[in-house]
Amino acid sequence: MDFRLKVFQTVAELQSFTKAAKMLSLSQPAVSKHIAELEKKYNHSLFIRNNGRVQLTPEGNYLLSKTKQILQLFAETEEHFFSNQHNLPKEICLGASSSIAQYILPKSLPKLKKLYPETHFLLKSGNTDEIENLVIEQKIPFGLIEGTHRNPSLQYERFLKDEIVLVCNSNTQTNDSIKLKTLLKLPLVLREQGSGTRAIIENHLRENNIFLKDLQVDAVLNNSESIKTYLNHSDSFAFISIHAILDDLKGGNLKIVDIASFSMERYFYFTTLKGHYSPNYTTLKRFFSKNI
Amino acid sequence: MDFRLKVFQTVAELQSFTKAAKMLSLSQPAVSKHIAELEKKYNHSLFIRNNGRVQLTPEGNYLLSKTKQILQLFAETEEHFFSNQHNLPKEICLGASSSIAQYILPKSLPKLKKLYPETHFLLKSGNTDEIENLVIEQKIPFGLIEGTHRNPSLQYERFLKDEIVLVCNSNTQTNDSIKLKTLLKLPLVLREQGSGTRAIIENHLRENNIFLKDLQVDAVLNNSESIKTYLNHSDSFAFISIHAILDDLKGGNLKIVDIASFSMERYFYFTTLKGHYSPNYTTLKRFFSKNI
DNA sequence: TAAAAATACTCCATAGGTATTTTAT
DNA sequence: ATAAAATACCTATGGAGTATTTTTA
Repeated sequence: MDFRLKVFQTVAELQSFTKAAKMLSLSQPAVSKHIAELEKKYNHSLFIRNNGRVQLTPEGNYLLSKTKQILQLFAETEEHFFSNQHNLPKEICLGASSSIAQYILPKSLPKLKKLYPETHFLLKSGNTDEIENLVIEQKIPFGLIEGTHRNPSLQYERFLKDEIVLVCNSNTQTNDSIKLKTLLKLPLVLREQGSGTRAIIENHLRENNIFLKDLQVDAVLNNSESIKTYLNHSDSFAFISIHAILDDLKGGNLKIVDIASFSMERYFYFTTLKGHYSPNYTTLKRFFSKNI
Repeated sequence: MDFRLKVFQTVAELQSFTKAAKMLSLSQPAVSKHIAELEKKYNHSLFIRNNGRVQLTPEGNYLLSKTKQILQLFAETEEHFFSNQHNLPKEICLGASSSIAQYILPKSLPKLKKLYPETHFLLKSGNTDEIENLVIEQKIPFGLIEGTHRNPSLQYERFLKDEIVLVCNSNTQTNDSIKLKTLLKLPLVLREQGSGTRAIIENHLRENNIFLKDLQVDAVLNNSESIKTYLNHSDSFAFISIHAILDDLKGGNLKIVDIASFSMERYFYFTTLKGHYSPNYTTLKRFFSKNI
């Protein structure tokens, strides 16, 4: 039941059964069934499924609020049993690449601080390369990065699935779904070179014989927040992590534009020096795996 | 998961796997497995199982507090979806036999009032016979009674399992488990004639060729609270609903004395006039089935 | 030695999968 | 026409049972 609610929450946030399925590493029918079971159990429709997007009904909204409270209690419970409460040092330095530092960590850091009130958390952010270097230089005990296994002196462990989606502001004139070739004609905003997000985009496009130099790049900005602001004031498009725009989807500022037969999935990883498994690492890895 | 927590809560309250199994209409191994799964999941012992009783560990206590919060949220959610919020009249008169009126209803009436703030709830209590008569005379829409199907003009529906147990104050000198014959030598306190509880006791003892007139009856009191008070100030014993002593078990005032090869189970019932299924009845029946 | 809890097994419901159809844009 | 959601159907795990053993008072 708690997992079923997790599925429900994910669908509600992503406004899509398929995206939720990917995020949770389930099949789409499995997600459909979870929602159907909830609707049967509570005898109410939770989503309206007609206008292209999947949207919460008022009853769905009510269930979402309860769901958040329930899952919060489950998370606290888990945390209680697995945290040794006192085994974190006075100061812990967390390193995270920029998307994670901006959109993933801020949501769970308050919980972490509540659990370890004695510990001071210092958050360093940078692009993936920079964070990996800090780990190698042992400036930070581990890093949270996007992108994938590249450095032979580091080990990597998945902790969260992500998807890079094409977005624009919700007033921008466009089809809900476009062909990949259409991309060449759209005004785009990109992240700077060295960014993990940019690398993923570059790779996926190259596999489809599209190269960054062929795109109409209006601007290159070095963080997602800048990109979002830019989008809100222009008719440009941008590739951006779905985690970065969850709130904007709900708020209705931005919208996702699907691209036919094209999707860019990736994982976020923990990375440490090879063979380094400190208790702090284990504790924090478990915390972040459960509380995001 | 929610049901597993329900099982855990029941075991914690009854301090017994076997009693919890009976209460939940499960087998004892099923209960064992639920607890074992929780202990595995959270990687801590939840109960100490050596001193005759089953007692919560500190970790178990923590889980119990979280469990109560979680189950409360689930109950609220259920209630939201099934109550039509406005379909109860200004005033509803509830009739319940005394054990139920004293120990079961007070725990959930506040919730009920919160859900239907516009409705005034009037609680009438009496012994089972009196409540049944009120239903027949249509003074109350339905009754909550102990005992079982007797009146041909009424229909009955189970809503809660109960067990009558032998108790004494925790300082009284006695074995944790006695033989049925020993009962004849113990000083006892009984409920008055006409009480549902007394009838059940009489029946079960008769099946074992023991009759009330053979017992050493110190006193006859007309409600459970009086009996508990009496027990606290004497070395007498009494048969009493397990629901009536949950708090005293936790508080350590009273203790249960098992009787070898002897147990008295019963159900609490909703009763209405035959064929009477009003929406109010349905709403309240569902509420009480879920919120106790 | 007896009752409670744990263990060993069997069975079935349900959560999960893949393949396919339906629906909606 | 295409992608998302629903449906159909199959499989496997886990929750429930009964029978039995182990433990402990």
